Amino acid sequence: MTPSLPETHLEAWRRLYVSFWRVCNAAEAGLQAAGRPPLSWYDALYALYLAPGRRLRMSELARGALLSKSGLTRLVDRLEKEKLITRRTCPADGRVQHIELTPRGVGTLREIWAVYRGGIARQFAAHLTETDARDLTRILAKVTTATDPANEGQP
Amino acid sequence: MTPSLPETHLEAWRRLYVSFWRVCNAAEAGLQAAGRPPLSWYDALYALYLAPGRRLRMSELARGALLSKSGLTRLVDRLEKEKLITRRTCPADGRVQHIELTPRGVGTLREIWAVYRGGIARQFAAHLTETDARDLTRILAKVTTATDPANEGQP
DNA sequence: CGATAAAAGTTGCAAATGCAACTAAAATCT
DNA sequence: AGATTTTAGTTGCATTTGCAACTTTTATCG
Repeated sequence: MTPSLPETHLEAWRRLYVSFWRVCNAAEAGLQAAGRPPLSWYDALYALYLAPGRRLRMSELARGALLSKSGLTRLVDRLEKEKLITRRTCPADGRVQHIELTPRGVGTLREIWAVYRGGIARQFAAHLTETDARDLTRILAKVTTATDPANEGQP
Repeated sequence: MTPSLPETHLEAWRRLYVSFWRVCNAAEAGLQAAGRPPLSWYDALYALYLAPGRRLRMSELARGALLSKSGLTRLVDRLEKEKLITRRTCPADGRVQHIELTPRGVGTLREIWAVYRGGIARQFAAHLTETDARDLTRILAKVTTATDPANEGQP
């Protein structure tokens, strides 16, 4: 079947699409200008930062990530080379890798955030009221919840 | 100065960020599974489709694009190789290239859209009411308008 | 228990992307 | 008109990314 897609919804998607790219491009440009790593590093480091023990397995990291499995392996390679994370084989299951954020990684996370934050503030937040922001969150939460891979199959 | 970024606004950005990736990943996967070209082709072809005479210069195409100058050159190379567009030097200004959508390009655009549309409908639109969609559009229009490169300098 | 299947990551290879340097054409400035 | 600057795109090179095939370790089945 062809799912229905009313014009109102399509227009909303277009706006979201463009908003996303404008903010991200500005943020990436800012990071580059400041000599900081790209957003992909932020996403991974931040996911680790939020995790209990600041540690996740590759597969858990991949959940929230925007990369393929192999892409994540390579990203973690780079983070490890910079000593922002450590990578240890799980003693209980030899297939699993434990990725843990280092103090240095936390520092880099903060450095990236200092720049990224500015991009979000200027390109995005500056144009929205408190009510706008709350409405956006409420509406988009429906999308993120419904499409959360954690809720497989039965919603 | 450090621009302010209230938690409400930050949360809205996070939701937008995740929503975007969920829908795009699903759409790209769908396109790949259907043996169709990626979204980047759609964006370029659609921009041409909307243009008067279905024709734009590289620089105009780059405006709405999510690519660097060089990235766009390469994308257009591929589209040209597939005969989805034609590329002609402007007779009036030898620096300028006119990129024009071919009928074949329109066909491919429709093929991509048939799949992309399904992704948007299922991953995004299905979870939103009419009111949600209208609110999203209204709110995000503030962002897209304010950050439109066409409105340089003075907003 | 031994064979088979499944899961977790990694690697080879090809495609895509960005930055910086470059070419070519037009506009500007004496 | 000739030299300089600006504009529009393209190309070289290095980085990033994804898919598919592979390795290793654990789980499952007869």
